[in-house]
Amino acid sequence: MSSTIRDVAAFSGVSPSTVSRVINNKGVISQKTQQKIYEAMQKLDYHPNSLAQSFAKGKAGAVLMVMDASYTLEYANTYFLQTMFAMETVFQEHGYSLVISSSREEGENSGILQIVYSKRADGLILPPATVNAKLLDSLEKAKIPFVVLGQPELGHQPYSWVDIDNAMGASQAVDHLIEQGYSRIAMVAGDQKAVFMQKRLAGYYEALERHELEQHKNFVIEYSDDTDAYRAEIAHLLANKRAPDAFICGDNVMAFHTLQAVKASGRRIPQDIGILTFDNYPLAEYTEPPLTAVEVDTFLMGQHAARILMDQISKSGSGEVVSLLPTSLNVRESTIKRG
Amino acid sequence: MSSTIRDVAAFSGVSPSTVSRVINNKGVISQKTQQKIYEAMQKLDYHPNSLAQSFAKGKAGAVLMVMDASYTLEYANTYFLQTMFAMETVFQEHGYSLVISSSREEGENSGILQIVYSKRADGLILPPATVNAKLLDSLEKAKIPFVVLGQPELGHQPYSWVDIDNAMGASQAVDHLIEQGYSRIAMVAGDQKAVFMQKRLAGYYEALERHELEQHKNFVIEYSDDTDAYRAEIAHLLANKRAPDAFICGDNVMAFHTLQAVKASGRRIPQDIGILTFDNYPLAEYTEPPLTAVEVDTFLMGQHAARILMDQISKSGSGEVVSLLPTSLNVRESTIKRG
DNA sequence: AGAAGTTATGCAACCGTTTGCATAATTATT
DNA sequence: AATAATTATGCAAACGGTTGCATAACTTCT
Repeated sequence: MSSTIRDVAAFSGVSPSTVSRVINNKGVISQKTQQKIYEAMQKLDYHPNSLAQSFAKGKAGAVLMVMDASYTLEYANTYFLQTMFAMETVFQEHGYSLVISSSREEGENSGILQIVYSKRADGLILPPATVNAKLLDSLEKAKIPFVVLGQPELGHQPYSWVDIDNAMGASQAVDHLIEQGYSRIAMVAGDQKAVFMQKRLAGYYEALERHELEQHKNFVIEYSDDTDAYRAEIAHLLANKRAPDAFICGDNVMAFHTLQAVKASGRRIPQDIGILTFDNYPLAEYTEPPLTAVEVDTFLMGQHAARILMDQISKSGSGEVVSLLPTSLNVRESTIKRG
Repeated sequence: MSSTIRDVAAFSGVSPSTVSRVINNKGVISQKTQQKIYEAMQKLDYHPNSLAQSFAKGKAGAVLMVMDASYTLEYANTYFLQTMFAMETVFQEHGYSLVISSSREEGENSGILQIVYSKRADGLILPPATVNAKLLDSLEKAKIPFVVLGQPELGHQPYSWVDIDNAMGASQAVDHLIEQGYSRIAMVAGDQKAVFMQKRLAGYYEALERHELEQHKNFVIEYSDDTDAYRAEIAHLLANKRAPDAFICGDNVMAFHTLQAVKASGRRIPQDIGILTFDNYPLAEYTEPPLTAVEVDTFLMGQHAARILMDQISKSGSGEVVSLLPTSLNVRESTIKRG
């Protein structure tokens, strides 16, 4: 068996409490005793049993991160993994470990609740999709702090969340396109049920206004999964005499298909048409030409969320913190009209 | 405070031990008592404190999965995340939770050892890069079972590992190309320091022999990160009168650049030249034309590894299990020479 | 009805740490 | 040198379960 705190105590001729205090840096212990105890720990190859510590302290020493399997396992996961990595780094610095669980059953967060009830986590990182009244209620009762990774719907109950500033991203995108000399900017908007897509569109509108550009209603394009139909739509739009000369696309896949459609119609990118995408997965870098992208700093996002959570755990509670992180533009060939 | 096992015992008029036995399905308990106890648990909203359980049983109830940050955070991570998801599913079924830690410091696995020593995990899932003599030694002493995700070097100490059968993948690839009418098959081999790359090359050779095709030494191409140099090399190769008519590429990035190089040289894909890649990240699907790919069933891999580990944990020890999982071919446009 | 066998429950020690309170040891004060 | 103030340590009871062993409560059998 491995040695316990009592073994160390006996070996160094002190009481277990003293050893405990040394381990936890609590109270005042004389230099001599400390010395003795450290030596004993060395000799006996002692390592605190973290399970026992957690149990005694009533703190799990762990944070649960929930992954929304249906969403996260899509190709979009570069995002999740980097965020996770960033969070793990922060947690580790604070002595917490990171537990992963995936929410499978739609709406029913039984797995999460199980962990909350059984006190296996001191805090939670949640994807927006898992948040519902029942869960919020349980968390409230159990006094478990949590941070949501992604901007929630308007009018949600108050809680902490972190997201990138999608509106700012779109705004930056428009600025850049205009600076490059594009002036008839269209937006492939994606599913407007998702908050982040709404924000992207809103940022686009805001920027147009700021630049005093007219808003053509047919410049906001609804993406369709039916590739052929979508290509036809773009072709039709481009045939128009007042066609757009740039597209901001809501995500990489849309951008890819838009790119194909534009090329198919015979226009050159970036000379005739500029294309710019949100999200910066490898896909964006490897198209022809490579796509300019509104970049999401997933590392920063994870770090931020983790820090907020650590804060709430240590201060046990505290108010709701909301963070919109800045985006940046990764400029590539697809929008370089002028040098 | 939440209720404890003693509260439930008092409420239902039995002893804590009986309640415990009901919770754990241990021993024989009369229908009546069971009934009473279940009701009491309901009424008191009792949930076992999993920390206390773990502590009392001396079992963490958790598995640690280590992510090799330097490697995993590359674009290659679709792999990691799906594997992780698959494993989490298995662990959850067995009542274990999944803890993630990333190995940062090269060679020094202090984080892992910390968790092992402090008894926070009953088993480990490790990337090959973290495995070294010191770690093996510690795990041996602590009697912690582990499974390595990826084939180790030849002559490694015996332990359990899981990987896909990379040689088989290459073999399938050659078969497919030949079936499609390609006959001068080249291989872009990638860094031969990695075992999986060695295997891919070995499978290629094996298949050539099986088909009694000649092995041209200049058909095995060393990939270079210098894009321009690489394109020139491919162009030069293709200019040769005895040029290859198909390329099997060791990974998606190599495949992408090979594709570009071939196109730049004026050859049509798949009519003139076939291109096939290992690994099936989104990148492979979105090239022009889409790439045929040797697919890695990451879900199966995770599931498999997790099951092996669960097995070793429950049987506490057992021998080394080695698994080579079958690959499959995802046929796309880039190799469809005949209908 | 009493013995023997079976089934169901309780007792109490234990898992390894932490921590409030009491007290011993040391140092400062006069 | 005695007393007060301060600093360093020990005691013992938690924390919430689990489990080997003993025993009580039923059944079954003769």
